[in-house]
Amino acid sequence: MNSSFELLEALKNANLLQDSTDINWWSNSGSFEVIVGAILTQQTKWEKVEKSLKNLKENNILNLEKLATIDTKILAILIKPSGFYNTKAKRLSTLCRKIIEEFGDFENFQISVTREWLLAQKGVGQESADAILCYACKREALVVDNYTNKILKEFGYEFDSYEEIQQWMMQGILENMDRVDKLYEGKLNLSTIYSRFHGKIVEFGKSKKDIKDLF
DNA sequence: GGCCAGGTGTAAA
DNA sequence: TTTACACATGGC
Repeated sequence: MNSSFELLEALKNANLLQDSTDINWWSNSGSFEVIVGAILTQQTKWEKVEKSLKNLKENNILNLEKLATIDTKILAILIKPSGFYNTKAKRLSTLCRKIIEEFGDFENFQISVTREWLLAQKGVGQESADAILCYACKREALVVDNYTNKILKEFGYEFDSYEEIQQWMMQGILENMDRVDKLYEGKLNLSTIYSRFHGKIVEFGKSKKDIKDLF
Protein backbone atom coordinates (compact mmCIF):
# COMPACT_ATOMS: atom_id res chain seq x y z
CA MET A 1 0.00 0.00 0.00
CA ASN A 2 1.53 3.27 -1.12
CA SER A 3 -1.20 5.79 -0.50
CA SER A 4 -4.33 6.07 1.60
CA PHE A 5 -6.41 5.84 -1.55
CA GLU A 6 -5.33 2.25 -1.99
CA LEU A 7 -6.46 1.55 1.54
CA LEU A 8 -9.85 3.10 0.84
CA GLU A 9 -10.14 1.07 -2.34
CA ALA A 10 -9.22 -2.18 -0.61
CA LEU A 11 -11.65 -1.52 2.23
CA LYS A 12 -14.47 -0.71 -0.15
CA ASN A 13 -13.81 -3.82 -2.20
CA ALA A 14 -13.77 -5.89 0.97
CA ASN A 15 -17.50 -5.18 1.27
CA LEU A 16 -17.50 -4.90 5.03
CA LEU A 17 -20.73 -2.98 5.17
CA GLN A 18 -23.99 -2.76 3.28
CA ASP A 19 -24.36 0.15 0.90
CA SER A 20 -26.98 1.73 3.12
CA THR A 21 -24.65 1.61 6.11
CA ASP A 22 -21.81 2.92 4.02
CA ILE A 23 -23.82 5.95 3.00
CA ASN A 24 -25.02 6.79 6.49
CA TRP A 25 -22.43 5.14 8.67
CA TRP A 26 -22.82 7.64 11.49
CA SER A 27 -26.54 7.61 12.06
CA ASN A 28 -28.34 10.91 11.55
CA SER A 29 -25.30 12.64 10.11
CA GLY A 30 -25.76 16.37 9.91
CA SER A 31 -27.95 16.54 13.00
CA PHE A 32 -27.39 17.73 16.55
CA GLU A 33 -27.42 14.25 18.00
CA VAL A 34 -24.06 13.54 16.34
CA ILE A 35 -22.49 15.87 18.89
CA VAL A 36 -24.05 13.86 21.69
CA GLY A 37 -22.93 10.63 20.10
CA ALA A 38 -19.39 11.94 19.64
CA ILE A 39 -19.05 12.54 23.37
CA LEU A 40 -20.83 9.38 24.45
CA THR A 41 -18.91 7.05 22.16
CA GLN A 42 -15.54 7.97 23.64
CA GLN A 43 -13.94 4.69 24.68
CA THR A 44 -17.37 3.11 24.34
CA LYS A 45 -19.10 0.76 21.94
CA TRP A 46 -21.69 2.36 19.69
CA GLU A 47 -24.40 -0.08 20.84
CA LYS A 48 -24.15 1.44 24.32
CA VAL A 49 -24.41 4.91 22.87
CA GLU A 50 -27.62 3.93 21.12
CA LYS A 51 -29.14 2.91 24.43
CA SER A 52 -28.28 6.29 25.90
CA LEU A 53 -29.60 8.16 22.87
CA LYS A 54 -32.83 6.18 23.16
CA ASN A 55 -33.16 7.21 26.80
CA LEU A 56 -32.63 10.84 25.87
CA LYS A 57 -35.12 10.65 23.02
CA GLU A 58 -37.77 9.03 25.18
CA ASN A 59 -37.43 11.86 27.65
CA ASN A 60 -37.57 14.45 24.89
CA ILE A 61 -34.26 15.99 25.83
CA LEU A 62 -32.17 15.07 22.82
CA ASN A 63 -31.79 18.68 21.74
CA LEU A 64 -29.38 21.51 22.34
CA GLU A 65 -31.57 23.62 24.61
CA LYS A 66 -32.65 20.80 26.93
CA LEU A 67 -29.19 19.34 27.32
CA ALA A 68 -27.81 22.79 28.06
CA THR A 69 -30.10 23.24 31.03
CA ILE A 70 -30.68 19.74 32.37
CA ASP A 71 -29.49 18.74 35.83
CA THR A 72 -26.32 16.78 35.16
CA LYS A 73 -27.28 14.24 37.83
CA ILE A 74 -30.35 13.31 35.82
CA LEU A 75 -28.44 13.36 32.56
CA ALA A 76 -25.85 11.04 34.07
CA ILE A 77 -28.50 8.45 34.88
CA LEU A 78 -29.89 8.57 31.35
CA ILE A 79 -26.50 8.06 29.71
CA LYS A 80 -25.34 5.45 32.19
CA PRO A 81 -25.11 2.64 29.62
CA SER A 82 -22.32 4.53 27.85
CA GLY A 83 -19.98 4.50 30.83
CA PHE A 84 -17.98 7.41 32.31
CA TYR A 85 -21.43 8.84 32.80
CA ASN A 86 -20.66 11.48 35.42
CA THR A 87 -17.83 12.95 33.40
CA LYS A 88 -19.68 12.77 30.12
CA ALA A 89 -22.85 14.30 31.56
CA LYS A 90 -21.00 17.30 32.87
CA ARG A 91 -18.96 17.83 29.71
CA LEU A 92 -21.90 17.33 27.38
CA SER A 93 -24.12 19.77 29.21
CA THR A 94 -21.36 22.37 29.42
CA LEU A 95 -20.61 21.93 25.72
CA CYS A 96 -24.26 22.56 24.86
CA ARG A 97 -24.31 25.72 26.97
CA LYS A 98 -21.15 26.97 25.28
CA ILE A 99 -22.62 26.28 21.84
CA ILE A 100 -25.68 28.36 22.66
CA GLU A 101 -23.57 31.16 24.12
CA GLU A 102 -21.18 31.26 21.18
CA PHE A 103 -23.38 30.32 18.21
CA GLY A 104 -26.99 30.68 19.31
CA ASP A 105 -28.27 27.54 17.65
CA PHE A 106 -27.06 24.33 16.04
CA GLU A 107 -27.50 25.57 12.47
CA ASN A 108 -25.19 28.51 13.05
CA PHE A 109 -22.80 26.23 14.93
CA GLN A 110 -22.58 23.98 11.88
CA ILE A 111 -21.45 26.75 9.56
CA SER A 112 -19.41 28.79 12.03
CA VAL A 113 -17.60 26.48 14.41
CA THR A 114 -13.87 25.94 14.02
CA ARG A 115 -11.67 23.03 14.99
CA GLU A 116 -9.83 25.31 17.41
CA TRP A 117 -13.04 26.26 19.18
CA LEU A 118 -14.01 22.62 19.54
CA LEU A 119 -10.60 21.66 20.89
CA ALA A 120 -10.87 24.36 23.54
CA GLN A 121 -13.96 22.64 24.98
CA LYS A 122 -13.58 20.21 27.87
CA GLY A 123 -14.20 16.69 26.71
CA VAL A 124 -13.51 17.38 23.04
CA GLY A 125 -10.15 16.08 21.88
CA GLN A 126 -8.87 15.83 18.33
CA GLU A 127 -10.87 12.79 17.39
CA SER A 128 -14.16 14.09 18.75
CA ALA A 129 -13.52 17.49 17.18
CA ASP A 130 -13.05 15.93 13.77
CA ALA A 131 -16.02 13.62 14.26
CA ILE A 132 -18.20 16.63 15.02
CA LEU A 133 -16.80 18.57 12.08
CA CYS A 134 -17.26 15.70 9.65
CA TYR A 135 -20.46 14.03 10.81
CA ALA A 136 -22.37 16.88 12.45
CA CYS A 137 -21.17 19.78 10.30
CA LYS A 138 -20.37 17.94 7.06
CA ARG A 139 -16.96 19.53 6.90
CA GLU A 140 -13.95 18.13 5.09
CA ALA A 141 -12.37 16.48 8.11
CA LEU A 142 -11.15 12.90 8.34
CA VAL A 143 -11.38 11.30 11.75
CA VAL A 144 -8.28 9.46 12.96
CA ASP A 145 -8.76 6.86 15.66
CA ASN A 146 -7.01 3.89 17.21
CA TYR A 147 -8.18 1.63 14.40
CA THR A 148 -6.51 3.98 11.92
CA ASN A 149 -3.33 3.96 13.97
CA LYS A 150 -3.34 0.22 14.20
CA ILE A 151 -3.94 -0.50 10.54
CA LEU A 152 -1.31 2.00 9.37
CA LYS A 153 1.20 0.54 11.76
CA GLU A 154 0.52 -2.91 10.37
CA PHE A 155 1.35 -1.58 6.94
CA GLY A 156 4.60 -0.21 8.32
CA TYR A 157 3.69 3.45 8.59
CA GLU A 158 4.73 5.32 11.72
CA PHE A 159 3.68 8.87 12.50
CA ASP A 160 4.52 11.26 15.32
CA SER A 161 1.20 12.96 15.72
CA TYR A 162 -2.50 12.88 15.03
CA GLU A 163 -2.18 15.69 12.51
CA GLU A 164 0.49 13.86 10.55
CA ILE A 165 -1.68 10.79 10.20
CA GLN A 166 -4.64 12.91 9.22
CA GLN A 167 -2.59 14.78 6.64
CA TRP A 168 -1.29 11.59 5.11
CA MET A 169 -4.76 10.06 5.00
CA MET A 170 -6.41 13.10 3.45
CA GLN A 171 -3.59 13.79 1.01
CA GLY A 172 -3.78 10.30 -0.45
CA ILE A 173 -7.41 10.98 -1.25
CA LEU A 174 -6.88 14.48 -2.63
CA GLU A 175 -4.11 13.30 -4.92
CA ASN A 176 -6.28 10.54 -6.36
CA MET A 177 -9.64 12.20 -6.78
CA ASP A 178 -10.05 10.81 -10.29
CA ARG A 179 -9.69 7.27 -8.96
CA VAL A 180 -11.99 8.05 -6.04
CA ASP A 181 -14.67 9.19 -8.47
CA LYS A 182 -14.35 5.94 -10.39
CA LEU A 183 -14.43 3.88 -7.22
CA TYR A 184 -17.72 5.45 -6.19
CA GLU A 185 -18.98 5.74 -9.77
CA GLY A 186 -19.56 9.46 -9.55
CA LYS A 187 -18.58 12.58 -7.72
CA LEU A 188 -18.93 12.65 -3.97
CA ASN A 189 -18.03 15.66 -1.88
CA LEU A 190 -14.92 15.38 0.24
CA SER A 191 -16.75 15.34 3.54
CA THR A 192 -18.70 12.31 2.38
CA ILE A 193 -15.58 10.54 1.16
CA TYR A 194 -13.79 11.13 4.45
CA SER A 195 -16.84 10.07 6.39
CA ARG A 196 -17.09 6.77 4.52
CA PHE A 197 -13.35 6.18 4.71
CA HIS A 198 -13.33 6.48 8.48
CA GLY A 199 -16.44 4.33 8.76
CA LYS A 200 -14.84 1.56 6.78
CA ILE A 201 -11.70 1.68 8.88
CA VAL A 202 -13.73 1.32 12.04
CA GLU A 203 -15.76 -1.55 10.64
CA PHE A 204 -12.62 -3.30 9.49
CA GLY A 205 -11.07 -2.82 12.90
CA LYS A 206 -14.12 -4.20 14.65
CA SER A 207 -14.21 -7.20 12.32
CA LYS A 208 -10.78 -8.25 13.65
CA LYS A 209 -9.79 -9.35 10.17
CA ASP A 210 -6.18 -9.41 9.13
CA ILE A 211 -4.80 -6.88 6.69
CA LYS A 212 -3.80 -9.83 4.52
CA ASP A 213 -7.49 -10.14 3.71
CA LEU A 214 -7.39 -6.69 2.12
CA PHE A 215 -4.74 -7.05 -0.55
C1' DG B 1 -12.74 -13.02 35.51
C1' DG B 2 -9.86 -10.28 32.80
C1' DC B 3 -10.04 -7.55 28.65
C1' DC B 4 -11.85 -4.25 25.69
C1' DA B 5 -14.75 -0.39 23.55
C1' DG B 6 -15.91 4.65 17.43
C1' DG B 7 -11.00 9.13 24.16
C1' DT B 8 -9.90 12.90 27.18
C1' DG B 9 -7.99 15.53 31.03
C1' DT B 10 -4.89 15.86 34.67
C1' DA B 11 -1.04 15.07 37.67
C1' DA B 12 3.42 13.44 38.26
C1' DA B 13 8.01 12.41 36.74
C1' DT C 1 7.22 16.66 27.03
C1' DT C 2 6.18 11.92 28.04
C1' DT C 3 3.77 8.56 31.06
C1' DA C 4 0.26 6.87 34.26
C1' DC C 5 -3.97 6.97 35.75
C1' DA C 6 -9.01 8.05 36.49
C1' DC C 7 -13.25 7.98 34.46
C1' DA C 8 -17.42 3.14 34.35
C1' DT C 9 -20.52 0.17 32.03
C1' DG C 10 -21.53 -4.25 30.04
C1' DG C 11 -20.48 -7.99 26.66
C1' DC C 12 -17.46 -11.61 25.51
